Amino acid sequence: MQNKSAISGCFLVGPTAVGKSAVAHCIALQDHCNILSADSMLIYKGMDVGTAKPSRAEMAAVRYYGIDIVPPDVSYSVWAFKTYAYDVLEKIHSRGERAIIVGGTGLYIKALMHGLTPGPGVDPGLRAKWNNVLNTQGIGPLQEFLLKKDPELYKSLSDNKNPRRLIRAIERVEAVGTGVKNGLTEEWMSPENGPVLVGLKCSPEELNLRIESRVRAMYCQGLVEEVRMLMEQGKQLSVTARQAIGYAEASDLLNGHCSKEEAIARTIIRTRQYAKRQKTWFSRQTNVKWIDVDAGMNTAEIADLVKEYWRKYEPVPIKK
RNA sequence: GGCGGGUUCGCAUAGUGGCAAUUGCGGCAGACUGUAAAUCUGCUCCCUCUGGGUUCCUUGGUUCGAGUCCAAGACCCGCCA
Repeated sequence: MQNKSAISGCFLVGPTAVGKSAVAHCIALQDHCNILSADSMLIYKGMDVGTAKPSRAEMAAVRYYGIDIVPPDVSYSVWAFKTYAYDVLEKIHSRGERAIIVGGTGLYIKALMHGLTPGPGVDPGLRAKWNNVLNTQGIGPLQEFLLKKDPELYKSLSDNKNPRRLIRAIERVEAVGTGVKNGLTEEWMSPENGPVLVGLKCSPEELNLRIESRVRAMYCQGLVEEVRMLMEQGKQLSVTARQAIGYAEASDLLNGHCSKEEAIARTIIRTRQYAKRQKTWFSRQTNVKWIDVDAGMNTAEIADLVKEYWRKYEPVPIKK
């Protein structure tokens, strides 16, 4: 039996398109590390170009985890990720090896750092029912229902105008009854006192340029063909997989609903907005030491800096 | 050259004579424990900001009052030449 508290990892975080993956790969090669991706879209098989998945050559050179773990018609969740990731890290640890955890999905990262409060899983019937209520009658009935059923929980919601959260809260109440708190419990650490993550960042102008050229590159690398293939497989993308930026836009293009330039423009905008949210999340929810990669540093130089920071701060403990 | 349509706060749109002016997008900031590349919130003309100042192509007019009505001009778009 492993000593669970001993499991830890080196984190590399940051907004999309700053170059996290390349740096992580570089370090993994140098130091023979495993890479665990903490990215909610890299988990889907067959969604490669649009998610900027590591290449086959890269995946042959370094042991990657968290990639291609479910087919794209299956829905996924933080809980599933946390469970999977903990197993992976335990395995790596038992081999006496190190893991680099790279990713932009803040919630996944946080789930590894803080654990997740156990709770009921997704109840598709319940979600369908309440989504239907939402679509026909608006958000009012959801708020009223929860307020009546569990006023404490309703008040504890940081955002009671968010249908997604309301439905999740209702789902919880229906499954385990009242009195269950939403959000973090005992083990919560404030971001300032929490463990240090290393992050890559750059100026908004530079990031916008990188995003734009990245999206254009995806179109050159065959994003549209990839989406066509996914469509031709007959199975629909799962609720979670179809949220991937770029895929809805490319399928609009395939269906003749927009031009290629429109699809590209829309994809760039959505990616930019996503990067902004990531920036907000990491700076507010976690304690990040940022490395500014603006000034034309190459991957190896950035890798050295990242490793220096990892040495300087303690590795981040992983919570079960 | 003739006839018609249009010009509104970055873009697109709404606007019965009482409007700092609708909505969408974008932008900025923020929230966040089972859909998170999602979802949601606030702000988005200017200022010395529980108030004040300038706005709706331009100029002039009607009116207590004009983005809204009238006249002329500028530019754009259709159709006929």
